Amino acid sequence: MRRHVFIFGLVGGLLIATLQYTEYRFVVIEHTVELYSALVAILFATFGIWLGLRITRRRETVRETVVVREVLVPAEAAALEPFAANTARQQTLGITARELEILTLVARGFSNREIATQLFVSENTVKTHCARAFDKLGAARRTQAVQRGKELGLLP
Amino acid sequence: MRRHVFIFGLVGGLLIATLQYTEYRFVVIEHTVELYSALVAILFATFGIWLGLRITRRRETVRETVVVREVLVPAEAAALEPFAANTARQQTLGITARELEILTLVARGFSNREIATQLFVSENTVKTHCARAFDKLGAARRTQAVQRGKELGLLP
DNA sequence: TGCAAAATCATCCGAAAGAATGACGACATC
DNA sequence: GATGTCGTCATTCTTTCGGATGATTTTGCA
Repeated sequence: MRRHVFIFGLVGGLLIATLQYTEYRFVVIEHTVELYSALVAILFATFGIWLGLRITRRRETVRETVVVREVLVPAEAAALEPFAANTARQQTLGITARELEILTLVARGFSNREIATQLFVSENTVKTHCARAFDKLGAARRTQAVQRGKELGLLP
Repeated sequence: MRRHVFIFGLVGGLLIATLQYTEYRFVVIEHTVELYSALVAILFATFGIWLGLRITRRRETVRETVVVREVLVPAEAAALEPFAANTARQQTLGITARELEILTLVARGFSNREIATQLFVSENTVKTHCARAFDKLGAARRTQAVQRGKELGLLP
C-alpha cells in the first residue's frame, strides 16, 4: 500500500514537473490550461479507478466467505451440509480461496484469458492458480478438475 | 454505470469551466498551472477511487445473489428434473446420440485421445463430434459445453 | 517487526484443443 | 435412384492449455 501512495506521488510530481518544463520550453498556446487540466484529469481519474479497484479487490475474498455465511444461515439446515463439507475438504486439500474462485470460473466455462480479465490479473497468474488447483485435485485437465471439484462438493 | 459516466463528464466540464473563468477573473499567479494540476489530480484521483469502490461494491452485491442461486438451485433442480427434459432438449438442439455420448465423456474429464481410445474411433472423429456438439450448444470451449449441457439437463 | 503463506507475474516449451474443410460409406426415406 | 442424415476420418493451421521453474510482492499472524 505504501508503495502505491509512493508511486502516486511520484507520478504526480513527474507530471507537474513535465508541465512546468513544457510550459517554459515548448508551445505555450492559448487555452493550454484547459487542455492540460483535461489531460491530467483523465490520467488521474484512470489511475484513481485503477487504484480503487486494486485497493478494494483484496477485501473481496474475505467478504465473500462472510457473505456465504450470511446467505447460508437463512437457508438453514439444507444448505448447511454441502458448504460445511465444502470448506472442510478445501482445508484438507490445501486449496486457497483464490484458487477456488478461479476454479469456479473455470467450471463456468471461461477461458484463462477471460478469467484474467474478470479478476484484473495476468493470464499467467490464472494459469499458476489453475496449475496449483489441478495439482491439489489430482487433475490433469480443467474438465477433470471441474469434475473432481463437483464430486468433492467444492463447486456447485 | 451510465450515471457515473455522466457525472464524471459533468464534473470534468464544470472543473474546466471554473478553471477558465478563474483564470481570467481572479488571481493569475505565477506557477498556477502546477497548483491547478495538483488540485485536479487529487480531485480526480479521489473521484476515481470512489468510483472504483462503487463498482466493486456493486459487483459484490451481484455475487451475493449469485451465491444464493448457486446454493439453492442445484439441490432442487437435481430432484425435480431427472431425465424428462433430457431427450426433448436434445431433439430441439439437434444433438445426436453419439455427440451426447462423447459430451458425457468430455464432462467426466477425459481428453479427446482417451475418448477416442474408449470408443475405438479416431481422435479426429472425436474432435468432429465435439465441434458439432459445441456448435449446437453455442459453446466455444469444452468446459463451457459441459456447463451448458448441465444447465440444459443433458448431462447428469 | 519479522516470517510464512498467498498471490502475482514471467518465460520456455510441448501437448491438447479447436476451426475450417473436404471426403466417403452406411442407411433410411421419399 | 436421388436426397438427407449420421458417423467416420483426414489435413492444415491457430489458439489455448498445462508443466516446470523462478522471482517478487502482499498479506496475515505470532
